Amino acid sequence: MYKIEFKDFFTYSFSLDCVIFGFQNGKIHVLLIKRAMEPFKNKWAIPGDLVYPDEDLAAAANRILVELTNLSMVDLHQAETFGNPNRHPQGRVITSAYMALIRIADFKATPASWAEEVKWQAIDELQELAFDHNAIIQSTYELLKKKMRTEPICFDLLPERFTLNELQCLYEFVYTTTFDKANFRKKLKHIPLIKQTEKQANVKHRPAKLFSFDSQLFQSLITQSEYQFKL
Amino acid sequence: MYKIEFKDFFTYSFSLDCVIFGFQNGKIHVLLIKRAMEPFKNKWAIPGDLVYPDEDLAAAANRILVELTNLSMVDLHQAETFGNPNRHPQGRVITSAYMALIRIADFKATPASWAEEVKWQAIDELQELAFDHNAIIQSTYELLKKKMRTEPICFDLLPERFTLNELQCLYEFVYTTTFDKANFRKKLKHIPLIKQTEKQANVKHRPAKLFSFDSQLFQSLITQSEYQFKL
DNA sequence: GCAAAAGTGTTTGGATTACACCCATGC
DNA sequence: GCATGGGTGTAATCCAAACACTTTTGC
Repeated sequence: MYKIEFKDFFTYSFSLDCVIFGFQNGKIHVLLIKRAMEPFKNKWAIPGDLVYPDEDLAAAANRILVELTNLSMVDLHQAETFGNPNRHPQGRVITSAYMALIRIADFKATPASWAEEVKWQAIDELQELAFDHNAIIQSTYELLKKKMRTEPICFDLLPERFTLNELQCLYEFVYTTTFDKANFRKKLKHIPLIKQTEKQANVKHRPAKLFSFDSQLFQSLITQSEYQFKL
Repeated sequence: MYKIEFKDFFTYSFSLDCVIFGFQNGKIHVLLIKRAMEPFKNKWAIPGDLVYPDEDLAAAANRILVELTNLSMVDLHQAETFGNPNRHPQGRVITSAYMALIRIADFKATPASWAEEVKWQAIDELQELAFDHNAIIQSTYELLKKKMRTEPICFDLLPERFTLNELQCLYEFVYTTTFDKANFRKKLKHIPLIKQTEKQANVKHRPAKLFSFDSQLFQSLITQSEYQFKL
């Protein structure tokens, strides 16, 4: 019935690749590691590795990220799966991308295992990476852009307390456009933000008020009404 | 470095499962097959099978669908990937869902290979299926619902020529709500539709005008302006 | 004429846009 | 005072919801 024997279907491998986004200096960045191992030794890549045969995908994504970069407690979500038969030089390896958005300043990524170095690279300044990792990042970034319109994931990228201008700059970078300040703030009227008492410090202009996202209120809004986040 | 030998990572298998949606009798339906093969022999399932080790994913999804149901030339798109270690009783099989939307009347699904029967089942009347196929359908249906808001995929489900009421009924079923007829049609003002000269026939009330989707105009709209489909 | 569904117009209130203006801080 | 960004108000316009109304067909 099959063109090959049933047992010969069990000759794949399966990996996960973690696309970790952060926001700094006005740009979305991606976490990269330098491979200390063949194939693509000394090339930059996104952190990823093979999944153990008895391991669940979500758990494996977390393990792999910890092992290579010491980033733990990161909220990973599945993105696209890549299965070109030639994408891995050592055999048939299908890979699923997992994505996370983190506050760069709140985490300390350090190289471990076969990761020799770790760095944050601006999404618009990526060099050529190992495997098909450029395509993986591209596809996952498209997903990020889509999600940012309808889900409050922007707050995972900004510091816990942020200014409204920082929020606007993030959206302007992602959508490569500019917004009218007054109108952008009117849209924020519908979004549950907590105004902090403190203000920005050490700026040579009027200090901005700081805000934080009210995720509790957000949760009750979406469960109790047909509230829809939109920006 | 690894807890197992490198070669022991090549003990997985990988499958694809096709979630084919259609629309009839006012309801979204899913194409199911009856398995003539262990495991889950005689159980209903979505069409799916193992991917050959040298086969590309998109091509494999099409091949599998043809082999089991004789449906060819179907436009399949990747959805979620499922990798619970215990989801398949015969080994570690990771699977990616592929989804398609078709006009039921334009295709003739017939069982082949180890598919014993084929049927269209209403999405809200699904029985218990083989493997984790209920979860796969659920997740893929959520994706369909999301996509229908911003992409003109509804026209893949409706007949080539449809009435505006049929379109409205489709959206009302998917969003489990009702719309005001006049207001729904105002929203359609922005969507490139071609008014046909013929009308509905054999109805015992005023016959409705028939429309078709102008995909050419749609293509030029999205490339030339920043047009966004929305319904 | 009547039932049934097709098809359209009007009003109203809320959101979006463009744009102008004032405010607080460092130097 | 002035440069720099923070922060807000207004008017015009567009859009969406609610609702009422007219039209065309079969019987």
